[in-house]
Amino acid sequence: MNNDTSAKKQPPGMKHLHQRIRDDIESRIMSGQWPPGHRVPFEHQLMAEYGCSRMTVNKVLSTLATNGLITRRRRAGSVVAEPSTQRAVLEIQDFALEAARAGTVYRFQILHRTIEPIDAAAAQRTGLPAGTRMLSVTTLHLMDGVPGAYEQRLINLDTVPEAATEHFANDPPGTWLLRRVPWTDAEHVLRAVNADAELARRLQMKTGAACLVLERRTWQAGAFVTEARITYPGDRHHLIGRFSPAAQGPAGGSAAVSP
Amino acid sequence: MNNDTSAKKQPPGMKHLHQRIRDDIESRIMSGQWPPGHRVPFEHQLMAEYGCSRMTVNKVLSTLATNGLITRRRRAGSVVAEPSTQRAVLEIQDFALEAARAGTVYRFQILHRTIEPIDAAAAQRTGLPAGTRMLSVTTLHLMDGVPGAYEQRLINLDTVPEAATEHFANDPPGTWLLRRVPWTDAEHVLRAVNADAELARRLQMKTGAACLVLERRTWQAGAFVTEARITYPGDRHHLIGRFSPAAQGPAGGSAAVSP
DNA sequence: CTTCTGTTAATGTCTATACATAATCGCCCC
DNA sequence: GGGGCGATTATGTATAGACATTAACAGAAG
Repeated sequence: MNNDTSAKKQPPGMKHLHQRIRDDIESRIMSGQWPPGHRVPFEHQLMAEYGCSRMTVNKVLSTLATNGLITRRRRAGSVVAEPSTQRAVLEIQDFALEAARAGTVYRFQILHRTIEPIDAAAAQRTGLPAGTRMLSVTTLHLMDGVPGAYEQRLINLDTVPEAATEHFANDPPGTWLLRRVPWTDAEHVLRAVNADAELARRLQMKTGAACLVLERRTWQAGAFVTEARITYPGDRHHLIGRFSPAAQGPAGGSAAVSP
Repeated sequence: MNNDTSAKKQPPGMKHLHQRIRDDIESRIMSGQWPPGHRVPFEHQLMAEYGCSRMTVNKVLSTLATNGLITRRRRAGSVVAEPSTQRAVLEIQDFALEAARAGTVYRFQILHRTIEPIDAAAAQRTGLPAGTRMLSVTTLHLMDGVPGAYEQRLINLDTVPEAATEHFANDPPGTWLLRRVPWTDAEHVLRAVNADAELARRLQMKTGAACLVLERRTWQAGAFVTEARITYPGDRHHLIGRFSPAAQGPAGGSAAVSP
């Protein structure tokens, strides 16, 4: 235990206590000094070492555990986790925000807008019953007048009935939905495809050119909300993600869609 | 308020108290009942409502804040966060693990292995000084004998000197590195490219076919470790990610590379 | 009306303690 | 030796209180 119980009141030039403990443990793990499988000191050892209460070290170790750096088991204690998988966090931003950050002028065109029953293939992908009425919108996104993405979107009118009368004059469908409809689950699929004639014409590229396709389907408490298939020209856009296993943020990293 | 202050000792048929509070708040946010910008009750209101201590509600709200569902500010209280960006968490798995899960036989071939000074383009990408000695390895990954990925990797021998004598007889370079060298930062770039003649031959596809390219660069406390460029046939592989904003896991979701 | 300042309310961190839970360890008995 | 069983131990959850920090707010001074 600490030599003075009043030591808690003075953070002389440093951050917070739990942060200092966190940094110490993290640096030992990430430097390789504590390899995977290595025993992390018990909570009572750490509270003796840092002269603090168990709640403080418990919070630190719990955070490290939810971040995947250590594995905790009752009675057995904590060990440094195996780095089983690598994670990339892609943050798909709003087109307008992305353009503003890049210093370009954003514009969009609604190419197509219909309300019709879901087709068989989409019903299969989304799990919706045949005959469900969907709003189908095709949007072209332009950065400084140059096509940057081609978006084909289906919106479930059972979940979002107010979309039936929306014509997306001010905001593109993705932004409009994001601001209006919460979602609880999302599924993303990333693929590479060769542009067909229609895509090539819309995105001003040669037929057969490689395109990056991002499909996103979102649900809200089990109810399907929307499916978006966004096609980026392979030569003009790519997705960038950064990740740090020790980051304390919501997803452990940040990322952005970049030209 | 609770009808009985001694209720804390009896979780009759439910989970834990903090989890119940969490679920309540999360469902109100994600159902849209509390839209972005809506005020979340103050901590003392919640402790009155649930008949618990402030530490308990504080932990709940802090967790929701780090997960990005709410924004907290001193004196002003907490509000439901704006859903500014959508996140996709891609979990890039070990090839062998992925194959085992898919029920296929995994095999790999080292096509090329040299040690040479870094070239100008790679020096620019990685920020390494010209002349740094790098191990360059090209690997073909096969699932049931079919090429599934083509990997070009550079390993910094200053950071990983033991790689100089490694010939990857048992494990492919990615797996070998992951088990041996910790990393603290990673950067990912996803692109779509048309296969050139060499790639098409290796991956048994037509020249010009679209390929998904994942580039990953990793650092360890500022020191560059490795760069991997993994090319997947666009028609055979895609990346799948799932994400739930309320998930409590390390990155708020899970994902996998799938055929 | 503006700016400065002191109050105050809400969150952030930490302590000391208590009991619950789970799993390992060692012991006993067969 | 092996199998069951209780004791031990580390973590998981929760409490009640304390002080620090910050920023919104109101009132005073110019």
